[in-house]
Amino acid sequence: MTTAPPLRERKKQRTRQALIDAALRLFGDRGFGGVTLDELCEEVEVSKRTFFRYFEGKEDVAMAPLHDMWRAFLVELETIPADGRPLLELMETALLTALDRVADDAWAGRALLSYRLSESTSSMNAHNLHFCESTMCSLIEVLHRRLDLPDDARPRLLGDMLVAAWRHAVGGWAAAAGDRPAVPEPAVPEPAVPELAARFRDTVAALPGSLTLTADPR
Amino acid sequence: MTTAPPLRERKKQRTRQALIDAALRLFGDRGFGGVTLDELCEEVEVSKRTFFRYFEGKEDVAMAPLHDMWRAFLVELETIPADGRPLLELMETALLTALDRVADDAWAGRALLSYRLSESTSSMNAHNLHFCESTMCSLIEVLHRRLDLPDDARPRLLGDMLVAAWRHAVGGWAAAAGDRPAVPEPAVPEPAVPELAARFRDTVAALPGSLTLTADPR
DNA sequence: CCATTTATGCCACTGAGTGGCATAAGCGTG
DNA sequence: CACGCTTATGCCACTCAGTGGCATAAATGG
Repeated sequence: MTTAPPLRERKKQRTRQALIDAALRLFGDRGFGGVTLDELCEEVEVSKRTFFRYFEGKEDVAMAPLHDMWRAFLVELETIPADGRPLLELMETALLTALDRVADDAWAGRALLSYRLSESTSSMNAHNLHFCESTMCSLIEVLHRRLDLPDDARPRLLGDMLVAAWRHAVGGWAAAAGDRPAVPEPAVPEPAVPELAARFRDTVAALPGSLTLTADPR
Repeated sequence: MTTAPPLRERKKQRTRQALIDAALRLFGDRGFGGVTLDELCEEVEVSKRTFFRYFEGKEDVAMAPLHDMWRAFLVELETIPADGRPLLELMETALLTALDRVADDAWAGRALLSYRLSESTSSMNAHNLHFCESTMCSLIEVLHRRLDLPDDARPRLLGDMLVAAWRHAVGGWAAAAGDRPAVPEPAVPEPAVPELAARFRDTVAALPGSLTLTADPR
């Protein structure tokens, strides 16, 4: 057990989290464009100026769950044992570990809301993609620092594939979660994290097959 | 030879192109954030209201060259012969053909400026990625219409790989073009389109190898 | 030449995002 | 506990992207 963090720090994290929760709730109810920052700040009783000290823009606040996951992924990458096994497997493991660390039930709910918003709001989707790419750059940097990588396009392409697989997995996961309200059991209200992990694993496994895919005309 | 398009249509295309050229020039000189829309519109002698009838936002106007290329790609996809050859090869060919159709020397210059801007301006990069993704959705739609595709993740993943390869090729092309000013010959002022095509071909060829990539610790 | 359609201009407005500066809330010291 | 010191916050005014409404001008078709 670590010693309690400074009082001030806790307050910061509390307002930060309050802003995230309020944003996901309000955006979910009235849509991203249907809520002004002034309203959001009013809700949390914080000035707009303060909002921008916590987040870079209106989009950022609603993407926090995904951001946290990727941040954990980069941390994981620093310490994961890097013997000579395939890079794809290495990255896959790191992401699954990060997911396991950061994702509890509350996270799953937030992540679902976040993804839904990024689907329905093009500016959020754009920011989301941009964030994935910048994370990917950090990923390449970490790999180059820890490993003896070839200096060509392949590591970067591999990173793009990982992101593609992740995004596709989240998409399928969120879509499946949407078909839930018909289920009578109240015990399974939200999609579980393991389900997302399984989807991601499957999607990564499908990567090689997609390269050689053929199809006949109708 | 097609009959001359209506007079009015020509005027529209002229103002549109004028806006694009002025935007690339001004943004290139003073940076994306250093130019207001009012200034840009003043330059072309057009009202801001009119600007927004041609483009969806400030970012759009500077991404026109890349947009044109992808639009041509989608057109090409509709008519390209689709026998049972690998989808990746199909898409690669369609993109190379589209590039060949749309890209002359003037295009190369504009595309270079456009890419530089998207590198230095995060909001442009975000919009660029978003546009690539939405193009990808259209791509999948076209393929499903013309071909008997499996209904799983693979076509989509393949599309993401194509985009990744394209983006990486453009990045390398633009970087190589930046190292030109030292060359004495004035006959090669701008990077040629064939060079970009070759880079794209190479990057696509590197896709399978990236999946099986391994690396040892330093 | 006239009527219809379509592009443009003008004006006022909302809302995101920023800079500057004053104030208050933690925090370490005596 | 009282004192400065640091750091977070609030408030205000401002710029600029983007939108809606309505009047005007220009092309088109007869």
